[in-house]
Amino acid sequence: MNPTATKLIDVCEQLLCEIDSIDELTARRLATRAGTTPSSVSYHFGSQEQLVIATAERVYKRLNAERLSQLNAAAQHASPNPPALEDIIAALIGPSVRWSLEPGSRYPVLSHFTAMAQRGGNPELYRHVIEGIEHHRVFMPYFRLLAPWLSEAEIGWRMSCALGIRSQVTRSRLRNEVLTNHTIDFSNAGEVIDHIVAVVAPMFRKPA
Amino acid sequence: MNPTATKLIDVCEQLLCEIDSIDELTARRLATRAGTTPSSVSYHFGSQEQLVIATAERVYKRLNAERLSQLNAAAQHASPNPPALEDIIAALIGPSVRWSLEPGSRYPVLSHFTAMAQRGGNPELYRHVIEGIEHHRVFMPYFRLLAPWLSEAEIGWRMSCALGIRSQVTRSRLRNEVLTNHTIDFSNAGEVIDHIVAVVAPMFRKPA
DNA sequence: ACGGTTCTCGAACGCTGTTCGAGGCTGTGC
DNA sequence: GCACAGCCTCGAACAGCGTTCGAGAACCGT
Repeated sequence: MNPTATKLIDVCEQLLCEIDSIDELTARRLATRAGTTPSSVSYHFGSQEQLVIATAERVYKRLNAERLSQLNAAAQHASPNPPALEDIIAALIGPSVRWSLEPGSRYPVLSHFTAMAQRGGNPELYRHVIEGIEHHRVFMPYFRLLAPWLSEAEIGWRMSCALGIRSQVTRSRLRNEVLTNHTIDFSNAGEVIDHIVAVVAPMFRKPA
Repeated sequence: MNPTATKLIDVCEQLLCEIDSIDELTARRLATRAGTTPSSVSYHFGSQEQLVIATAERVYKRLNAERLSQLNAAAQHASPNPPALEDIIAALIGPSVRWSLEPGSRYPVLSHFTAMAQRGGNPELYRHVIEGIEHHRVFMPYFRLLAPWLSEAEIGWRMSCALGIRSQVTRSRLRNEVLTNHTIDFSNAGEVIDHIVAVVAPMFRKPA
């Protein structure tokens, strides 16, 4: 990969973590900090938007690696028994929650990215990222093992719901605090994860 | 209210429903269609962003009115018994889901609005809308009645989760379809609502 | 050493939201 | 009846944006 292109991704990642609004990310700022010119953004990535996508993709890979590692750790720890349902859920949603709260993490990249994807524009650009990176099929067999009474689609739907709750936490902290009367400390990742697990686990339990 | 300002809100609502990306909403387009000039947007609302907020607020009021009416209908229907848990959940999340799928509805306004709020910028602008309009305290007593073993905060947290799942459906339809192997028809509001109710209800059930 | 590819740069384009001052209305007090 | 505020509208102007384009530099295989 061209060194300028790499440098642009580096700077983009770094800049996305510093800014509050995606509007503060401008081609000229990116270029200046990367020691090049705005036109090189369009040249190497086609558009500024695609540069952000490339940047997010790199971060997603790291996040998914952590998810996977937690899942494997849970599996190995319980072996030869199947891992606990709670641990699988925590592996699925935990890293996002933790990253979103850790000050030094690269999570802001993803939060700006999803905000951008939400803006509309051309969904095709994001399609492969969402389908490729956000698909969490690795988790499926574990859930199937623990909830054999649920079909694959039903499990996928519940995973989707779990991720929706996760997004709600990382996105709308203010509303969460209001609705819970400030009794949950949303800056405490462990506490938040526990609360999510507490509501997601019942979705997988056998109905009476 | 100034007729020009009203007209701008009308046009803004209408335009937000037609466009795919929020970027297509420009002060000049708004002004032209409203028969005025871009500067009047800043004059009457302070900024284009605040015009969108005012517009969203108006739509939110209608949405919440529908929620309330469904809640009351459920309560009246079951009277003197307490309404069914499923009906309360459906009243909470149903109108959003239904609006998001109905072609003629004003839901795109809200989806663009939340996308904008997500962008960062100045959260203070959105605070009062989110706290004021999105708080759903009306639902609280009903849930308390049906799940007295849960504290008020625990119920608020579960409502928050339900709304998160709702957002997931209205926002990331693509990912939902992939994760559920296209077995759920996400264009069928009734079906989607049923699926949401199926996962949310267990959150309120008494633990074994 | 040459020819072609890859890359970099700066100027330019058309667009954006917002600001500002000049002017037009309207209503009130004298 | 007139003058003065107040509110409103408009057009020009401004700084900034992402992207395009052509000229040239740098590199590399032949």
